[in-house]
Amino acid sequence: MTVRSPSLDRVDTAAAPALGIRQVSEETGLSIDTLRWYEREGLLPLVERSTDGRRRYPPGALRFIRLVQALRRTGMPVADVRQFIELGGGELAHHPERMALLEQQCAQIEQRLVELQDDLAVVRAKIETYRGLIARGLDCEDDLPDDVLDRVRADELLTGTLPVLTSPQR
Amino acid sequence: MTVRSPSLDRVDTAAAPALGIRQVSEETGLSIDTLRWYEREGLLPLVERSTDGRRRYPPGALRFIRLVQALRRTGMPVADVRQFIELGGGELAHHPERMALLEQQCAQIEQRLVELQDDLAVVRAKIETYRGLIARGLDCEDDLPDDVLDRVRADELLTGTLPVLTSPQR
DNA sequence: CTAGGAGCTGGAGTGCACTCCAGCGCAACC
DNA sequence: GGTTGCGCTGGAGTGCACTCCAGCTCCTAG
Repeated sequence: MTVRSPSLDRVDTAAAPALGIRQVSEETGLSIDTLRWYEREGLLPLVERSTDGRRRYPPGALRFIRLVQALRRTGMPVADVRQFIELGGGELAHHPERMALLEQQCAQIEQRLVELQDDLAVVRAKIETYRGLIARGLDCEDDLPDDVLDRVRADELLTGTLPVLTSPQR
Repeated sequence: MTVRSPSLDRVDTAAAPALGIRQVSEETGLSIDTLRWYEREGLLPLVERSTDGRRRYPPGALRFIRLVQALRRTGMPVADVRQFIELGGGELAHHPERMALLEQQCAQIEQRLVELQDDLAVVRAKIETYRGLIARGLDCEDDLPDDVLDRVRADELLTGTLPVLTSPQR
């Protein structure tokens, strides 16, 4: 749409679009209600108003929303996002503090990533178990003793052979 | 505590521990209340009772709880976990259906992993932005035009030099 | 035999993050 | 100049996943 000549070095801010709430909602996937609610909650400081009182979102606001979304999606509570934002409204003095908060969040995300991968492994293992049970026509393994269960998994995964298992009791 | 001789091949189920609710809570990190609530909600079908009515968790129940935890942590709602469990109570005929559900969940987890990594990148980028701003003593970039902002990031990351930027207006 | 502690039940309460709604204003179109 | 559409506000409502609680039972130790 708006093609900006690369020769422009001194940029006029007015050239930037400044979207309405509906567009922002579509762009970000946040509902209109959520956008309004975030603003009331102090999560979106850069939103402006047009003459008739409607919200306008300049590009900086949109960028900020993306950050807020990243923080929210990665598990930071709304209250903590607000706290991050309230740190001195963008003054240089608070940058290190803000950075520290973000780095803390990074650590949490990394932890979450590991956990997710572990959980994925658990679910995949269960799928393999079902595959093994189906292959040899067993019902459910949940009440089989550990060692038999282990063999169901190990055999299937390692050897590919299907030894006949006698289900112990029941 | 309970040492099991490795010579035992035919395992008697009685030899397995069967924990009390407190131990399970400590093992899994789920609160006692949550364990009881999950059971009421039908998420824990393998829990037994001792003569005096207290819950006993045989090893199979504990394994099952781990699966439920994996599903819950990866975003499956309680209602969906129940649905998964209610599929014919462990009969062979429903294994393919259960597998399909788990495979669907796997796909969701993978998607979530990608999203998390993206969000991590967003937060890391913001940290880099702060680093750049601090290095050249600027306040907040949120109302700078796009291209200046881009330069703040790109300069810092690619060249390591710090060109003097004139903050346009404000 | 009594006191303390753990566990049980059904039901009420909580916290979070939205989501919905009534009633209003502005602006454009017919 | 009405009506249609979009947006605004403050406040109430919702859904989910727990979490707490009162009042009970059972077992064990003293």
